[in-house]
Amino acid sequence: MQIVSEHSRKDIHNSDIPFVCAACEARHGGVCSTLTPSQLTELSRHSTRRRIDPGSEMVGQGEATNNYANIIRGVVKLSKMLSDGRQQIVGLQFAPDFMGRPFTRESALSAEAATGIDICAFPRAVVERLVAEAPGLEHRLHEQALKELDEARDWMLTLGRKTAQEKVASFLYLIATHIDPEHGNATEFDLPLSRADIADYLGLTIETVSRQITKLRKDGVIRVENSRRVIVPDVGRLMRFAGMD
Amino acid sequence: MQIVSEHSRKDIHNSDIPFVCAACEARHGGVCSTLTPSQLTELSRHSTRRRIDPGSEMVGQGEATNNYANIIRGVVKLSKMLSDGRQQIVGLQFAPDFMGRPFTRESALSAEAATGIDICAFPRAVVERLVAEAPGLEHRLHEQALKELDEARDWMLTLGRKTAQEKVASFLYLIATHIDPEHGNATEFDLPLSRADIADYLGLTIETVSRQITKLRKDGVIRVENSRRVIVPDVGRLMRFAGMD
DNA sequence: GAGTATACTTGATCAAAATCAAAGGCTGTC
DNA sequence: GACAGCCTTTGATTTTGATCAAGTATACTC
Repeated sequence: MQIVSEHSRKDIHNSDIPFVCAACEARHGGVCSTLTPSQLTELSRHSTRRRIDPGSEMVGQGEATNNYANIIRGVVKLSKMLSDGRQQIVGLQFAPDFMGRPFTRESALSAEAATGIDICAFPRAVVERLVAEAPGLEHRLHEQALKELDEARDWMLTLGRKTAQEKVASFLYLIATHIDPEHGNATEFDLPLSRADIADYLGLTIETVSRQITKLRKDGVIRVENSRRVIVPDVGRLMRFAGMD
Repeated sequence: MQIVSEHSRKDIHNSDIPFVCAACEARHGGVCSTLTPSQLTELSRHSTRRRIDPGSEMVGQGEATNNYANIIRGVVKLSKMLSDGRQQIVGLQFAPDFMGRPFTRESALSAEAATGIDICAFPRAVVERLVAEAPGLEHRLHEQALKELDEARDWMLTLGRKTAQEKVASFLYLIATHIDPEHGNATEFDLPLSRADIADYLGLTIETVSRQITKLRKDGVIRVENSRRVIVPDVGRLMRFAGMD
């Protein structure tokens, strides 16, 4: 079914596209969209598909980064830690985001699979060579960096100035608007993060997160099927609870 | 003295450089450093030097952005506001940083002069034309975006997980390491922000900021000459109070 | 199906920072 | 030099969210 929809696209001849890329969800939204078929072939020759289990660490804070990757499926959390163990999640990446910090050898943060994920990983050297010869690729990476910067700054407002209630509502709103890129805002979804992760993303404790979810449920802003599954009857109302209007 | 030091540089012939650029502090660290003399001439023909008073707004949240700028002198604060007036400063920009969010018409944040500042402003259209013809310029802007992203994520850890004490110490450390790009870490400096601004940067109230500064003074971590001037006898000790080790 | 982790929720108490309130200090003007 | 206006500090009290402590639910193992 993916293949069929590919064939309807006019911009690129499918016969030139590497087989693994043809069915790839990330090829249009992701960084690969700017590459010519021959560049795509070059990249795919060195790329490796990988499935990663929830909770497993992909890169550690301070480790060397030898790979870039496109997220094909799932959610990745980026986090930072203080020496005493306090942790803050500084970003979530959803498919089909690009992962990796260009132009630096060492990661300033740790990346961990929040859910089960599929990635398409590329060696650093190949990406850097393609960047040098394809200016469109650097532009695409630049756009991704700016998007992440905007998101980080939005979240700073949440972290610094919102109440616990508004923080939790903001998180639920973020998930509702990002979890399912196909359809617009999902009104029903599975949370990709545990309560502990949500707490680390919001600068709260698990107890406070739990209490605020309960409160939102009692106020009728959300329904909770089980601890992971959430239903939002009125997204506008959730937004107002998130302090966004 | 600036002119003399220019003459010692070998990479570019000064005779080709526009007069206003030759004495410009921002030309080496700033975005202009990647331009050829002729591109620099082109840019400088459309650039305007401006002096802006402390506290005056340069771009408002949601306003159209028609200019980019290099900060020649001073500190600019970038902030976001909730509809009820709560405010969060999401970034500080020091000379010779580049200002402006490429590839978007409307600003998602407001920029205000924290101190008196001098800028060199360029119309959006000129920068975009140069970006298209000089790939080095986009690379430079990309690097600046990545730097700001790293800084934003560092600050998210501060906002989400540090105590008031650590937040204030982190702020003082940030200023000590950024205010004077010439020398390394300044051990004595004027705060570029009022207590109200510091509070908005740290997600605290002015009273809490004031109390924590008093406490750091009583603990001998800093000396305070007047409300703006701060002396740091031991930067390492300040770092430890900031939770960085 | 009992037993055991693990994740989540709920309750009671505590502490850090916010809020409310007042008093200094510094700058500028007349 | 007195007064006004703003910024900053300090004090008293309250509130929010953290911490401490059970208890419940869910999934996984044997």
